[in-house]
Amino acid sequence: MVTMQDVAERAGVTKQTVSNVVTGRVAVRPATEARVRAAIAELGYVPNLVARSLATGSSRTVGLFVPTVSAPFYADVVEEVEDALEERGYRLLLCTTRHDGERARRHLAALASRSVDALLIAGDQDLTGHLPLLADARFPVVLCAWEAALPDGFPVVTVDYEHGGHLAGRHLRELGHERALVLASPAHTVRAAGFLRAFREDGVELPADAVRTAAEPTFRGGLVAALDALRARPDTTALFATHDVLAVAAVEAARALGRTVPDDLSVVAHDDTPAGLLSGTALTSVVLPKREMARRAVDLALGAAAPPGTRPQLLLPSLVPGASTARAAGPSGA
Amino acid sequence: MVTMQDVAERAGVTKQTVSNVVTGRVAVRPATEARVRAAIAELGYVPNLVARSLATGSSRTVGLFVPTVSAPFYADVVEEVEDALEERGYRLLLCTTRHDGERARRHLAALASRSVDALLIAGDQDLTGHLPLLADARFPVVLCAWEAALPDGFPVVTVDYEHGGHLAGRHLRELGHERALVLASPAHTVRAAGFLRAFREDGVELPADAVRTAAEPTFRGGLVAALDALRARPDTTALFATHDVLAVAAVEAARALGRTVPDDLSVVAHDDTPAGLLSGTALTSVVLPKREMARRAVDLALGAAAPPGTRPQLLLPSLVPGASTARAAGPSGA
DNA sequence: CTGAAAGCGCTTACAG
DNA sequence: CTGAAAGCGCTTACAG
Repeated sequence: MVTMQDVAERAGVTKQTVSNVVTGRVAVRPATEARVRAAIAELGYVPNLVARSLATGSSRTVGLFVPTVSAPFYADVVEEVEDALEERGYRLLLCTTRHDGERARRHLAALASRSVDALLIAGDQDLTGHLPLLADARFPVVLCAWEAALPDGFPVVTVDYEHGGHLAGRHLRELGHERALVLASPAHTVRAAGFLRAFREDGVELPADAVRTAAEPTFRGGLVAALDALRARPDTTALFATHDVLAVAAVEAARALGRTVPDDLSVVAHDDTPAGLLSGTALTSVVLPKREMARRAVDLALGAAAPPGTRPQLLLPSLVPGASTARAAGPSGA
Repeated sequence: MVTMQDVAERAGVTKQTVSNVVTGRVAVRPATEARVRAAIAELGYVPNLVARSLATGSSRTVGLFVPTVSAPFYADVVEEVEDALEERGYRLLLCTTRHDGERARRHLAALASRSVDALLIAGDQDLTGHLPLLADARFPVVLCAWEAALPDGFPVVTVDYEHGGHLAGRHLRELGHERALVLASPAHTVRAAGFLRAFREDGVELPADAVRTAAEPTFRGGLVAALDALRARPDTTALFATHDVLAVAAVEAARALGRTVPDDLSVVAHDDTPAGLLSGTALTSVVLPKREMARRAVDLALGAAAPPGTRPQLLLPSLVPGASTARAAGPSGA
C-alpha cells in the first residue's frame, strides 16, 4: 500500500506537506502542490482513513439503529439517513435490532469503542430499557421516530404522532363520518388518541372499544382484527389504520365482507408507503416527513445544528388525500 | 478516554500485558490477569478499535452494496448479511446504489481507503459498468444475487435463476397447464428463459410473446402489463411472475378481469417476500436461499471459505407450493 | 510469563 | 509556505 511518505519522497517534500495538500488545511505553494498532486496520481495514493481517524479522533462514520429494514417505513428512514450522511461525507454503519433488546445491547457494546462519531436510534420499542447504557456513550446519541414516552437526557427529533391521528380524524369528520373505528398496532396508542380527540372536539365521543388492537402488526393480524371489528359494528363508515400494513388489511377485509372502499367504507392509512407499490387504490394517508426528520437528526448528531437543549423536536405530519375516503353516505343511522 | 496505558498503570503492569489479556493472544499468569481485569472494570476501559485497526490492518467492518433497501428481497439480504457478519464479529457498512452507477462509483471511492475488510455487492444492475474499478480494490470483493452475465475475476455466489424459472415451469406443467404467460421485469430474462425451457422440454413451445415485460418493475407497471396480457390471451391458464410485486399485481389483474386465482388462473411468484405480509393468499413461489447465499458470500469475503477459484457458486432455489396454483381445468382448448 | 522498542499512517502545533 | 518532532492507542515480534 502506498503511503503519504511514498508520495512525499516522490514529490521531493515532507509527508507533512503532502498532508497539507490532501487536507487543504494549510495553503501550499502552487508549484509544490502541483508536484504533490502529480505524485499522488502517479502512485495512485489514497489516504488511509483509519490512520486519519486515530489522529483526528473522528471516523466519519455514524451508526444507525432501526428495528428492521424490512418494514417500508424503516427502509425509507435508512435511505434518508444515508443520503443526509453522504452529503456531509459520512458513512453509515447499520444495526438492526429485530425487536430484540438484547441484540440492541450487543450492538451498542460493539460501537462503544469510539469507532463511530454519533449514533442515531430510530424506533422506540426495543431500546427503551437499555437507554441508561447510552448515557455514558462516548459519542452523541440522537433519537428519532420515537412515539413512546420521550426519555430525558437525549436529543430527540420525531414526529407529532398525536397530530397525525388528529389529522386523520378531522379529515373523516369533515367528510361527515360519525361511526369510526381505529385499527391499531399495540405500540400506536398516541396516534389513536389523536384520532379520538378529533372526534371528541367535534362532539362525537367514540366508544372505548372503537380502538381495535391487532394481535400483531402484520397483514394477517390486521385482517383478523378488521374482520372482527367490521362484523361487530356493521354500521361503521370509516376506519383509521395506524400502520400501513394494517390499512391494506382493512381494505382487504372490507372487500371480503362485500363492502367497497371508499363507497361503503372510508379508510385512512398512516404513513402508507407500500400502498402505491402493492395496492390498486392510492390510500388517503397521514404522511410523515421522513426526509426532514433524517436530516435534522443527522445535523443534531453531527453538531451541525443548534445545541440540543432538552426539548424534543416535533415535526408535523400531513394528510395526503387519496382514493380511499369519501363523504359518509346519508344521515347518521340511515 | 481511558487507554490501555491507564489500565496498565493501575494494574502495575505494562500496557503490553494488558494487550495480552484483552486479546487473549498470549497466555498471562492468572494472578496478573485478575489484576488487569479488575483495573479494566474499575476504569471502565474499552479498547479503541480504530487504534487496533491501524495496528492490525483490519477494521472488522464489511461494506455491502445493494440497489435499495426498500425492495423486500434486498431488505432480507441486508439482514441476512448482517447476521452472518455479526456472528463473526464484523460490522456492516451499508451503501445503497439506488440504481445509480455514479452513486455506486462514489461509494466505492469512499471505501477505497482500506476502512473496510471486504466488500459484498448484491444485485447486478448498476455496478456492471464500474466493475473494472473494483479490480484494484485493496480488499476482497464478492458478488452475490447476480443474475446477469457473470463477470470474470470476481468470486460470485448467487442463485441459479434459470433453475428457478424451470421449477416454476415444471410445477405448472405438472398441473397440466399449456397456455402460460410470463410477467417479467426487464432484468429477469434468465428466469424467464428457464421457465420457457420447462415447457419446451415437455414438448410445449410457448410463443415468443408469451413473455410480457412490465415497463417498470412496480405494482402499477405489473398491473398494466398483466391486464394487457390477459386481455390479449384470454385463454391463458397460468402465469409466472418473475418478481414479487409483479405477482401481486397479476393477482389483482385477474381479479379485475373477474377471474379467480387459482381456479381461473394459476400464478407462480418468484421470491415472494411480501405475499405473506400484504396479500390474502399465500402464493406458490420460487424461493431463494437468501440466508445460505449471505453466509457463503460472507465466508468467501472474509477468507473463511475455500479459495475463490473462478467458478461461481450457484445455489439452488426451491418451489414452495401455495394457494395460487391449481390443476388446469379441462382438456386443452376446452 | 512479562517488559522495552518499534511501528501502523496519519495530523497537529511549533519553529523556521 | 515548508520541515522536524511528538503523538493518536494499539499490536507485534523479540528478548529476558
